[in-house]
Amino acid sequence: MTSQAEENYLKAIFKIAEKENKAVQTNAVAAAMQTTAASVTDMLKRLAEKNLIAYEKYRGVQLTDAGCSLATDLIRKHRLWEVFLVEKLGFAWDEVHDLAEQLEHVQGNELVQRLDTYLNNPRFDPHGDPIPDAEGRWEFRPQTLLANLEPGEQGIITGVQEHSSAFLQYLGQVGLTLGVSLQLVERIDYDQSVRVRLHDARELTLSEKVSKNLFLKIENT
Amino acid sequence: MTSQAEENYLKAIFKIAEKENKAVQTNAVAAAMQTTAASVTDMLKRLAEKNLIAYEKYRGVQLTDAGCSLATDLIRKHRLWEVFLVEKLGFAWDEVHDLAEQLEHVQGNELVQRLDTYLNNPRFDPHGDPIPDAEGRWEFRPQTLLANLEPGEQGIITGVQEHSSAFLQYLGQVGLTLGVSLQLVERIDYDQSVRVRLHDARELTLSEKVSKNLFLKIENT
DNA sequence: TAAAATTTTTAGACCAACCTAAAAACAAAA
DNA sequence: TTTTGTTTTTAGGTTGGTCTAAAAATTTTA
Repeated sequence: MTSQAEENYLKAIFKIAEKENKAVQTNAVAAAMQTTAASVTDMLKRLAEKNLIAYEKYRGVQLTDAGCSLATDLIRKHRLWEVFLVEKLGFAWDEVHDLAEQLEHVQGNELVQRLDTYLNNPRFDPHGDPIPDAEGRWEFRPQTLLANLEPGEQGIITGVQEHSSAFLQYLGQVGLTLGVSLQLVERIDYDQSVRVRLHDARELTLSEKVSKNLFLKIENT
Repeated sequence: MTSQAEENYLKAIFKIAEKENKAVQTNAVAAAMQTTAASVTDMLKRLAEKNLIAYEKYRGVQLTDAGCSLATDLIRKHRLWEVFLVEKLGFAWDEVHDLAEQLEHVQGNELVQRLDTYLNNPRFDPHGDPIPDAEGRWEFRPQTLLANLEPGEQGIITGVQEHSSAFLQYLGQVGLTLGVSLQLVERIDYDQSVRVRLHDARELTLSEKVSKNLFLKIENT
């Protein structure tokens, strides 16, 4: 059995490992968990004891197969609950993270399976992030940051890099949600901001920061 | 903030107080929580510290208004989740208790409110138990134990006294679920078992134990 | 390669939630 | 009213998860 605290650590380690391609450092985990390095070391010992991570003093940490599959399952649950909260209960995409963070710890395979079926086996969550299937397999999509589009290129929004409530709310306010199609009109040299044209011909100016946090699937025109 | 352990104690105290009409004893709580009297005393001190219970040494315990409303809210959440699990995810009524026990601890008023709306503000859970509204108000229904019916009297099943999985499964197997209408044919003097006739004219013999755990709303014929 | 800076671990403490064993309070019976 | 029995509390200990402060290992810089 794994506690909620243990589960949260596993998920944090998984997410860091996903980005940086090396053993995960104690401090990185501490930052992610908003706690101290000492607490992390403590927990790492417990997780190693349970064979959920491979841990060598001062050498960082890696998930074992068991730990990885546990983390994957947590992410699966988190994202399925997010779909539920948005699709069924009508929450906005910036309101569901904390609730899903709690719901993902509810134990019961049958529950996840039934929830998945109930939601029609969604493959992506409300932020465009992929939902692993029951066997832990991920579906990948080719997607590009808006920042990397060439003028004239067109795409539809498939996801966000940053998940902050502030960013998501901003996007919602200017009408940018998953599935919206847009074309890059031009990039301003001075500050790397971009002008984009929406489907309804409306034009928007987006900062470099925004353009570096918005994923699109490029469409051939 | 209240921990899950604290919440479980509050709920246990509430449920005992509901039955026995006096201050709740330490041992009763210990039995309900499947723990020792010493652990209960420990927890009672903490709950008293937080003004969730009125506690006097050796004199038993009572919920304060704050504690009572917290317990009521927990029961509300528990039962709403049970409705969700049965109505939306297709679980059987004997499978949902443990899952609801976990789900009830998820924090978030907005969530409960939306769940309630999504389920069409149900007033009873899958076992026929009432669901308090957002203000903690209970709806009561007149209902009688099958054991107290007179021969010839007829009623529809509105609830169960016992919630054990064994009992619920048995009822399901013989076709007795909420809303089923039945008539008491006769009561056997020897062992107080009862013969009942269902709507489809099928007859069933039920033990005294069953008849003392099944609630009906009496119908005028 | 030695000194400085950073990262990580240990040491020692705390709190919540549990436990067992023993003591204290209360209730019932002789 | 004293004894007996039950209930409850206290005392002291354990575990998980956290903390601060200090020590140790590693990495970077000079």
